[in-house]
Amino acid sequence: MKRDSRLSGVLHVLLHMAEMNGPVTSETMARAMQTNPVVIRRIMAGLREAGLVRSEKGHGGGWTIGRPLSEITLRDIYDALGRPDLFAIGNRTESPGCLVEQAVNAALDDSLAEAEALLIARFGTVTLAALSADFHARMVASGRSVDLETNHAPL
Amino acid sequence: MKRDSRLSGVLHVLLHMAEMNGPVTSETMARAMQTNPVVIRRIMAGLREAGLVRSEKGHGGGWTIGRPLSEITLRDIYDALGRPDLFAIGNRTESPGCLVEQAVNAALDDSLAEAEALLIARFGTVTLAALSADFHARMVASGRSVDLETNHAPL
DNA sequence: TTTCATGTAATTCGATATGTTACATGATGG
DNA sequence: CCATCATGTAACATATCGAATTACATGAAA
Repeated sequence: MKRDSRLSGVLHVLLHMAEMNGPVTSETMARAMQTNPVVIRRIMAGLREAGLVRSEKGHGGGWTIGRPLSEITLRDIYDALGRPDLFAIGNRTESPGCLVEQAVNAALDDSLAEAEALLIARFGTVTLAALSADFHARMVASGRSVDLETNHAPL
Repeated sequence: MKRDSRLSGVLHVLLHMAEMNGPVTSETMARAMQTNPVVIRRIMAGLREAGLVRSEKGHGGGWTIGRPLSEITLRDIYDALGRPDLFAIGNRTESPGCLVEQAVNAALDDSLAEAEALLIARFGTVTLAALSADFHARMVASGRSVDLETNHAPL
């Protein structure tokens, strides 16, 4: 199964946006993430609808963060992405007639639901501000400067 | 992302085996599961190596469970399957040079590791005997009889 | 020695996350 | 105005991976 990396990707984008002054274009972000601008717009679309970011067209346009980093949690972002499936394992048949399979599904669903609740609750406790702080701590530790060029392809 | 249903599948197979007297062939199980015998053998291979089941070739051959149901947990089976990935979400890049992405990965990995530990611990508490008991309870509740034909395609 | 069953490699199929192309919409600046 | 820049999106291409299938080898029992 191929893993969904949109959450990871969007976090990366948002933290970079937080380091910039003005709006950042999809084009710029795509180059930094080594992907396609359309991919960026696609993963940002949900966030825009959720009010987490804003986008402007035309000259000087691009994306900006819509709220303080301390008021955006991983859970907000996960929700904005449409709550993608968390698990790579699942039931063979979702509504089986077989009672054996029903028992199996019930046991598995129980365990997965518990793990999912834990994970989502944990997402709710992690803010972008915390991630940003961790990033800055890593930067100090590494002695690097705050610019995209250092870590990504030149813009 | 397509979900890995081997755990679900193998549990289904094992509980059906538990209802049978003698060995069950891959052919029979495949028909009951509406899949291919090779798929059955493939998912059973790891369990055989782990000693959870035995297989016999030739006339009267097939698969049998190697230990009391009360001594096999979901965790044993999960391990025997080779501990497949549990999560459908993951990092965009596994060893990023970008410090932002490192911070993102660290946060995500932390949360996922915690959820994984919970899930695996929980798997360790669920035995096949418990699943079998649940199945029998469901059967009593539904008034059905114990045979594959009732719930699956006729053998 | 025929038949039945597992063991396994190799290949195909199908689903889906991601990447790409193409074009429409709207904002800004001359 | 209108040329340019940027987002918005649909449509299509590609890559990956779980599952299914095919083919054939091995070994046990009648």
